[in-house]
Amino acid sequence: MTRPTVNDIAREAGVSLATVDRVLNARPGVREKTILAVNEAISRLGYVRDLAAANLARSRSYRMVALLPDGGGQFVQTLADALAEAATLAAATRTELDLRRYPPEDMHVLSAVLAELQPEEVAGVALMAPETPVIRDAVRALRGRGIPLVAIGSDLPNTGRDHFVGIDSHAAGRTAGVLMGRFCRGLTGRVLVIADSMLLRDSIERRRGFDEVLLASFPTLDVLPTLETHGSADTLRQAVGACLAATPDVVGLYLLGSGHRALATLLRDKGLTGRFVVIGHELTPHSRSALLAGHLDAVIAQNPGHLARSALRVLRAKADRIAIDEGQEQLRIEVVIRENLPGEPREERQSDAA
Amino acid sequence: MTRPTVNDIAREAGVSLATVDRVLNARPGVREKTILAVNEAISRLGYVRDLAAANLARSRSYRMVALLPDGGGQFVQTLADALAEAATLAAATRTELDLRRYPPEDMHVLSAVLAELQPEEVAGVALMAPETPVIRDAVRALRGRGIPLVAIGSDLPNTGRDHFVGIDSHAAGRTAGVLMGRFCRGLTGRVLVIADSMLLRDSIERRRGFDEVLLASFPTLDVLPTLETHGSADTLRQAVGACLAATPDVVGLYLLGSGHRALATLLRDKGLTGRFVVIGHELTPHSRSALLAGHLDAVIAQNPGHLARSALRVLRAKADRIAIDEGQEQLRIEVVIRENLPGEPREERQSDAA
DNA sequence: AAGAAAATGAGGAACGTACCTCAATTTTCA
DNA sequence: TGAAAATTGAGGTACGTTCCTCATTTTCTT
Repeated sequence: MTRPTVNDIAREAGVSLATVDRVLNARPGVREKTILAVNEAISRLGYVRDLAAANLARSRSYRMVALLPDGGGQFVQTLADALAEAATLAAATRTELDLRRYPPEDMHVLSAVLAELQPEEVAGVALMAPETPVIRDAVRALRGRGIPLVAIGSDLPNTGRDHFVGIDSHAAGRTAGVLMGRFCRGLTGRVLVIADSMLLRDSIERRRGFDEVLLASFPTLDVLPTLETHGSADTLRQAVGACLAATPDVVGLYLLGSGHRALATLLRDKGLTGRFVVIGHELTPHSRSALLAGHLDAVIAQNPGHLARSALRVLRAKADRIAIDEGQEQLRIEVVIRENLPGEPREERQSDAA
Repeated sequence: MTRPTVNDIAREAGVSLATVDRVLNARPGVREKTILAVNEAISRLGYVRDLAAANLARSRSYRMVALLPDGGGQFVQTLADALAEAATLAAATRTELDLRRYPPEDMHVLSAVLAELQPEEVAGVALMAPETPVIRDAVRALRGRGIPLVAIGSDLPNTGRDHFVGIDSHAAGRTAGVLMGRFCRGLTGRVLVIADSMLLRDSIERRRGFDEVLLASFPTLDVLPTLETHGSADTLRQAVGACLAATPDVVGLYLLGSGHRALATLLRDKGLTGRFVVIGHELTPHSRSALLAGHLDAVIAQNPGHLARSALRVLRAKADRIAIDEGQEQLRIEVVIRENLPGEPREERQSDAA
């Protein structure tokens, strides 16, 4: 009737508790034959290890470290908030998160931070960083010391990171491309692409996906070279203003990175709202209000809450050397327009139980 | 250094462990003053109750019941699968799920099932059902007995259900409307709407949202009366075929409910693929392949995996009389096109730890 | 067949919390 | 002031696991 325990397995398999434990925890000193017998008993009884009890007994606590760039646009801040919130919840399962920021201008600082982390103190690391050689080496060294690392938001494919939590930038760019193409149905003209910097791998991949789709499926649209803003609102205003003045047949704007607020202001001030199809990335307070105000038609986004929770879950699983639930960790490329904009969480009566 | 425990609270507050326990679990027989002292110690130490240990000690197990209609299209099946999978994972936290189907033609059967559930045996119920008077009464009675109930997929707003896990159908319909309108940019013509039955509240609300948007923002599009298929592929073929023959200027098709496979077949057989903008609801194997084959342009969906996990989490929280994490339980209205179609979960090396 | 090596059993302590009983202390109030 | 009532303390057992140690049994080697 009740759930089977390790003792039930022992009885069912005709072995002692100690042996069951050895099998369950892959400890050495058990014959192949006995392992088989125990595993059979396990599946016969439908035993599922009680993780709560297991973790309690291990009295493990998991100290995770998250490293995000300082500054770096509103999305990073949103993600930091999401991580902090996820950490609050994770506290109930003895997982704590040390959320740190690093100066984005000097990767050696980050590298030094990574080099200091020791496996006795840190159970896992979530890292959002560009893949430079310095970082690549630091990550490899970290993993060499046995500390699991997940890349978050932006992948680090050539570092042997244990997992990537985030969406495929190339597919995200393709999605943006299709929406741009379809929203511009029947139009002929140019599409202006605005990026922070084309040195970031995400920007490059998004742009590549976007171009692919427009080239293949929407021949009446012509994509202009990327305008780089380097994160400056002024640069964006000037460059985009100049480009629009010089190019009369612009029909669409594609914002690869941050700059939603600056672009929205520009459009509003020049009375251009609704004149172009505007598509951007990531849902932040700025892009949200741009959507609501009609300065922006669609946003391709990933859910920061999912990102944060997934990162923590994966790190725990890696620390426990447990398989992860692929389905649950698969992040979706979200398409957000004004109509399906997620609201602020609804209010709900709270129980006052402790 | 390490996490504070109940013993630390006792020491810090200068009381015994028993008293701390009484306060923590709201047991009677403690003076107001003492309660205050203990709570102060708790916040001073930043104590967080170890839920794992707590549940272990309580040796509570949660038996949840999920009730879905039998038959009822591919989405219901997908949801059932997702629930079963979520249940497997939830087993690790002593939550088991009894997944049942009921005959959709007679609500009295479902009502009788609900009437039999006793609070000693069932910790919570997840229900997907239309809101008929019979069901309304049964749900009220169930909650009267103290069993939490969440509506899943389709809301039961007038029953006092504890929570609704799913998306807002009206907003989903609006989203479909905007996509239809924008994908048909520059076109003038009619939009054909196909539903299983207009008696279901979801269909009604989707249709209402869809109409609202087209009427307000896309005046060149004209929405035709709903064709009802009653779940039959043949009816769909005939009715849609007839309507297309009789109406030359159809530019869009909107599939409110199930029938993706039948519609895709029809379009393929008649060589009409790509001729209309086609928008539907819910991501199932059929709608997925229709998207891939180009018979379908976009799907408005909710993630069945999230739905299932959220339902189980909320039920557990309700059973524990714990507040739920609104952010995490907020389901998104997803827009799926071919470009952002989630892949089958990637393969990943699995650890062989049990 | 003897000795070495490997496998298994028996038992116990611990993890942090819940929940119980009974005794000791403090407070209340007639 | 004294008895009753309320509050608090002390200590134990339990939950299902992990991870020890040490003794015993089985299997392998030569």
